Amino acid sequence: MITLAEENYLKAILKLSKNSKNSVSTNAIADELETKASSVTDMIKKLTDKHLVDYVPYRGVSLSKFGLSKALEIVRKHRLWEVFLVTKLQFKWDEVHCVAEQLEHIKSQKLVDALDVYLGYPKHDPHGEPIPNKDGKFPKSFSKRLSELEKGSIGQVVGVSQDNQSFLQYLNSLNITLGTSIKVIQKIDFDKSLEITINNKSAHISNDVARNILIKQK
Amino acid sequence: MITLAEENYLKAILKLSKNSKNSVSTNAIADELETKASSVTDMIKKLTDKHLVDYVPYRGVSLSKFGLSKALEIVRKHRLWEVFLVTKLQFKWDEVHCVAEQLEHIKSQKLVDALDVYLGYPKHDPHGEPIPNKDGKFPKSFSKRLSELEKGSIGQVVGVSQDNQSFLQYLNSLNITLGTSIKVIQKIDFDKSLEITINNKSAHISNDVARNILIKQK
DNA sequence: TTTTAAATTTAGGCAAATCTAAAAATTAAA
DNA sequence: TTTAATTTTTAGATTTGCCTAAATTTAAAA
Repeated sequence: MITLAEENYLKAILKLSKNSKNSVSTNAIADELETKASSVTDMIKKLTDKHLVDYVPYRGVSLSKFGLSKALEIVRKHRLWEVFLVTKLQFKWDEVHCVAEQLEHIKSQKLVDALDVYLGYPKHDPHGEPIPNKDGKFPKSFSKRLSELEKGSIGQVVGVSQDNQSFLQYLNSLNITLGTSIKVIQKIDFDKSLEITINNKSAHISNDVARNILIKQK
Repeated sequence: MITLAEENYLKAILKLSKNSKNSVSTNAIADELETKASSVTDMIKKLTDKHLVDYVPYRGVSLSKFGLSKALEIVRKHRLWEVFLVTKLQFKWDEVHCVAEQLEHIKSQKLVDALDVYLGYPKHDPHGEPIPNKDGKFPKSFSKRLSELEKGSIGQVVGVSQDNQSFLQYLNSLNITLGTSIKVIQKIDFDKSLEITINNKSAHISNDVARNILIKQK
């Protein structure tokens, strides 16, 4: 049995290994989970004993094949529940995270499967993040980041690659939501910020923001 | 914050105080939760510190007003989730308990409210048990127990007052489910067992079983 | 009413998950 | 390449929730 705390560590390691590709440092995990490095070392040992991670002291950890599949199961559950909350219970996309954070730990294969069927096998969560299937495979994605669009081109928002509260609230304030059409008017060279129009209203957003908006072009 | 373990104790105390009305003994709680009396004593002290129960050493505990309202919230969540699982995810009524047992601990008022709306404010769970409303009030019930029916009378099954796996499976094997019409043919005096007919097929059930089947008469 | 049995509580411990402070290992800088 | 700074690990505590075994209290029986 994998405990709740262990599941959260697996998720954190998965998230961090996407950015850095290779193995993940103790401090990075401590930051991610807002805990102390010593606590992380303790837990890594437990995860190692359970063959969920590969660990070389002082060198960092990475998910084992088994650990990866467990982590992907949690991500799958998290994102399916987010879809449920938004499409069935009318939650706003920036309200779902903390509830899904709890629901993702419910243990019942039958429940996940039934939820998937009920929701119509969704491929993406309300933030546009892909939902891994039963086997941990991700759907192919055709989106690019808003920051990668050429000057003058137009696309629809299909997601975000960051889902913290304040970011999503900022997007709401700009009237950017799923499906919103955005045109790139100008790309500012020195800070990589963007002049854009959203429903014919112009706005200026930082690269930091543009980088986290996923766009699909016609 | 009420912990998961504490919530389970509150539930157990609520359940037991329904049978015995008055305060609940340490041993009864230990049996219900399959733990040891000493563990129960420990936990009761914590619940007392949090003003969730009233406790007189050696004399038993009862829920405080606050504890009762918390316990009813959990029951409400449990039963709403059961309705969700059966009506939306096509679970069988004898498969829902252990998943609902997990879901009932999800903390989000918004979630419970939205679920209630989504399910159409159900008054009873799939076992016929009443669902308390937001304020902890139960809907009025017009059902009686099968064991209370007169010889010769007929009624429809509207619920059960016990929901353990083996009981529900036994009912399934008798073809007794919600809505099933049952006629009392004979009441055996010495053991209070019943001769009944279910869809014109006769069966013999113990008082123990009959007592837990809820019936509504035309 | 005294003795015995049953129920309950206390005492002392354990595992999980966390913490602080100190020690050890690694990396970066002089 | 030695020293300094940073990262990581170890050692020792703490809290929660549970345990066993022993002591205490209450209830039942003789």
